[in-house]
Amino acid sequence: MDGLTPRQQTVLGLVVREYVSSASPVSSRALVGCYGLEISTATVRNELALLEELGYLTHPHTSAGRVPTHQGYRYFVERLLGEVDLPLHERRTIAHQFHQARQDFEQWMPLATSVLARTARGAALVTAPQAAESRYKHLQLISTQGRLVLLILVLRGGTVKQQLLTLVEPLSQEALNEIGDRLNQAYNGLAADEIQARIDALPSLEADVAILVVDIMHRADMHAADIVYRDGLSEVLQQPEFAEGEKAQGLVRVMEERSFLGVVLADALGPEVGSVRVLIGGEGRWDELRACSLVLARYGVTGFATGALGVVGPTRMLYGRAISAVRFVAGLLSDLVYDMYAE
Amino acid sequence: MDGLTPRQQTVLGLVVREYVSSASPVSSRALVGCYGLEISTATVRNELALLEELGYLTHPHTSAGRVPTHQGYRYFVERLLGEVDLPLHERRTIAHQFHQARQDFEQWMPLATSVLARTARGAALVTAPQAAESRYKHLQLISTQGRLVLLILVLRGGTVKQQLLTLVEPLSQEALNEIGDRLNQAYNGLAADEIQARIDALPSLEADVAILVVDIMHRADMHAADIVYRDGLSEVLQQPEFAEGEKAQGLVRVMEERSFLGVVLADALGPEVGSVRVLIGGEGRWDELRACSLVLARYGVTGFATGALGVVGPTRMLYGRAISAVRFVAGLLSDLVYDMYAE
DNA sequence: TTTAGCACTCTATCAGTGAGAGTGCTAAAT
DNA sequence: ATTTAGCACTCTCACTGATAGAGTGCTAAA
Repeated sequence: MDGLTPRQQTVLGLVVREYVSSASPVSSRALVGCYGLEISTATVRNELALLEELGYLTHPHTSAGRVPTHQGYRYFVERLLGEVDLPLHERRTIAHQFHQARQDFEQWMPLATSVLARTARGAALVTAPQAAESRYKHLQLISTQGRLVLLILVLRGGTVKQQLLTLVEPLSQEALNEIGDRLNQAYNGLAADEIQARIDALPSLEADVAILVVDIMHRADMHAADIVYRDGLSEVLQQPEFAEGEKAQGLVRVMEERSFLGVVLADALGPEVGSVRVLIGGEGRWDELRACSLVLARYGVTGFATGALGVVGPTRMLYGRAISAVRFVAGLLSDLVYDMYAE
Repeated sequence: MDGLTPRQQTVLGLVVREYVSSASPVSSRALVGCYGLEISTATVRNELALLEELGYLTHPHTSAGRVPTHQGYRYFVERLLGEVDLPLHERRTIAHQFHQARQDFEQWMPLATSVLARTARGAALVTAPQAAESRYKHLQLISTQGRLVLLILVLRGGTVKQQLLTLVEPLSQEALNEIGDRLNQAYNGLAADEIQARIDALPSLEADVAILVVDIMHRADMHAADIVYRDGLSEVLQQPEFAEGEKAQGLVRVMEERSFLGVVLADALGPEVGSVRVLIGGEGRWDELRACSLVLARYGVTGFATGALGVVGPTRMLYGRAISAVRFVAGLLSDLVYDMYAE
């Protein structure tokens, strides 16, 4: 027993479903009429009043229907939704799209974001996978002009970093290749700190490059989560709760501000790949998100590389779809990351 | 003589400036009161009526002040604005930020976008520089696990493309290096078509890789402009013209939709790096942009690599700031591109 | 050509009203 | 003890005048 009778659960569930689909407060009549309940409107009203007293519903005003509270949504998500999944044909379509893009590395994130947005019918956010700890894989120095050199650093897991480098004096491409080869042999598979510890043993030019490499790797460890892919914002703004410019603006600001997203993702998700988390109305911690819900998950392989992804929508969102879409896409991305890291 | 007396020009200029800053229709009194004109409101009214007849101003309704028409803005931008430039201290600050990020290749675009948005007080769009024709610079094959290989292709100008590749049978990293070296020697500096023409001479494995390389280069030529950096959308949505959700949504959709932006940029700018273009109210061609103006420029080095950048705002935007900001940032980016391509 | 003065028009705002929706309560029915 | 019918009550929403204010356009004088 969890405090609600089965009938109360039914009623609460119906209120949530109806409100999600209609976007306007639901009356006792609407519940009985549309869902074929075997009880009268008066009985429903009694239940509604009780659910309101328990904090699951509210009243915009006396003569309006009921609207779920955050607590109501939470109960719905945790106890009434059950295990949901996308219909098979949608899963097939999505899996097919991912399969097609399998080789095309650079398409993964945009694809995942766009698929997530369209499937969950919300604004999608996806961060690039970030290695728990960057490990050196390959370095290439490419002479461009004069003393300017393009440094390409490949990290384990396929992350590629580019940086410009100005030499004290010009070097031939062959000389650059030799430096690259030497560093590649010495550093393959090492972490930034391990490289740092071995810099002393090198001649000065190599050491300069190595210092830069360490620097890049540190930066990669710090800032990978800053790259956030977004899509589907305009769809969410169509929802009536964002009809006023003010509300819309809040949402756009949240979606635009990198730092904020980073904080929320880190805070809500923790470092492990795990199940889907649902944040309703900012959970009291993020005021900017009071009108929004987030469905988040971490994908990847714990301990190797992970990223976060999620869907943003109004609190009145299709939780079932969003949760199953997030879970499904997270699974697909995890597979891709697994392929890249398993070695 | 261009049809307007000096006084009419003054009045039109003041109406535009006042409307841009106040966002509400400008009355004859406001003009005389705030700008110390030496003429009476009645005279101003006569001039306003005339300007309206000529199509530079409109009336929302009888008892409202004047609002510039698209034609009015255009006249303002082309004949009244004169040569504008950012104040020295702002130019210094921006140049400094770019100088700091000089080495950090990956920061260029985000930095340019953010600077542009903040300086021009609008939503900024920047596309990555795209080479007129991709030229092969360096290939690296990196073994990840089993038959899976990460192919890293560096093009002239510093563009890096990644792709996964599944071999028929596993190969050692040394074998992969050899393939890479051979292709690097054979193809350095060639364009996709030239590589295509030389594939026959290769053993099958190399040929497979080369085919993939050609494919990637073709894709790079086609789709580089798809990558659009955005920033500052939320600032624009604060403007009163986007207070209604409907209008805001239109703008967001325009900003989100890649294809649309590509079309507008290509259509409005053409392929050469040149001066700043101002599109007012969609110029009749793009209905979605009726309430917006764009200030656009192409940056880079014509014939080698160019990209586009621009500012989106309401028609009632700070044209002076936007134009000078776009010009200045375009110049800085052009310098960076020049450094990368001069060889 | 410019200006003062005034009538005129249109909007934005406010209070008031009536219809409609939906509840909450009470008393009867099950 | 629970459910239900009936009804009074409350609140919103949409509509209606009415009014004040802003700003113009016109006319006639400077």
